[in-house]
Amino acid sequence: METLTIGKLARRAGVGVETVRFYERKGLIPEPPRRPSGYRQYPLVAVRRIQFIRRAKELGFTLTEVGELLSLRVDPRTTCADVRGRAEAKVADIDDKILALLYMKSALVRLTEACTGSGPTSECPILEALDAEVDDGDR
Amino acid sequence: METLTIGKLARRAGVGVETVRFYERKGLIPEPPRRPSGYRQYPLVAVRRIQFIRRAKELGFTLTEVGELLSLRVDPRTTCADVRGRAEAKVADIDDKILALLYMKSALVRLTEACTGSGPTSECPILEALDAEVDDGDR
DNA sequence: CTTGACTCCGTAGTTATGTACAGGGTCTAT
DNA sequence: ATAGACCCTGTACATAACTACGGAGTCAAG
Repeated sequence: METLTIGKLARRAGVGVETVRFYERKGLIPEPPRRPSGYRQYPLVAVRRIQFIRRAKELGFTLTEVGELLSLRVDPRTTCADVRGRAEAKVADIDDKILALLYMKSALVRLTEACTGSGPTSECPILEALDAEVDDGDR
Repeated sequence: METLTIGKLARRAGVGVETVRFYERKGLIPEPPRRPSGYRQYPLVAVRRIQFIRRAKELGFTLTEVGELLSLRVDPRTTCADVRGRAEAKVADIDDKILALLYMKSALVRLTEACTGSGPTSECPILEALDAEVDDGDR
């Protein structure tokens, strides 16, 4: 079966060599077999694994969360229901993130709509609105 | 007029004392007057300033960007349109994130729907599909 | 006046995510 | 068989945004 050196893997996956080793240290990709010289020998699927990590990261998952996502299939003792539960929890996480982002967006949109886009800063409603909206009546 | 020690300011604004000093070092809040002892003496409006920072951070601005926003209001040459432009760029960023999350969610939801929730891991469709599902959208 | 909470400054540590050497060994094409 | 590209480990540095600590001075209540 075809194998890749770390450099080829990194190029194919679109990351740096150091990043691959970093992910390995973090346990996000399994330690590959080595050649007698010590060179890492990666299977082709390692490319997909790294692309998965990249993509999840772009979506706002931390590497720790990516690790959880990946652990869905790493742990041999988990049942299918466990796996499903994890996936569903991730969906709930995603929903939370989307809600938070929608909230941020609506706040920003409201502020930009209040701004005419002209005039000096001192009359800009964005800063004043951000300022004023912060009153959560301390305690 | 009433003034606050750094501790009271921090409590009212919902941050730590060290964070207040950190923001001061970063130039996000002005250096307050001092008592003869050297204690910082904050005016009440400092609470709002910190809450402004917190809020802008929640809205997706980095501290550097918050600093820029704050400086915009002082510089007489900047216009409302500058600030508005920044906020609109942030809205676009947020939209991108939301779309990406929706994509990720739909992929995960499809997987969980294919999984009956029973049976061993070896037969779980999620585990088989995760790799292929998640990385074929490449972008 | 004593005590305990608070403040000062400066420096160093933390988490998250990488990046960049340094000082070696290895592989491959010519 | 040698040059040049690659790989190894380990450590250090980078950036954001804090957070903690040490040692000393200050304040307010009793």
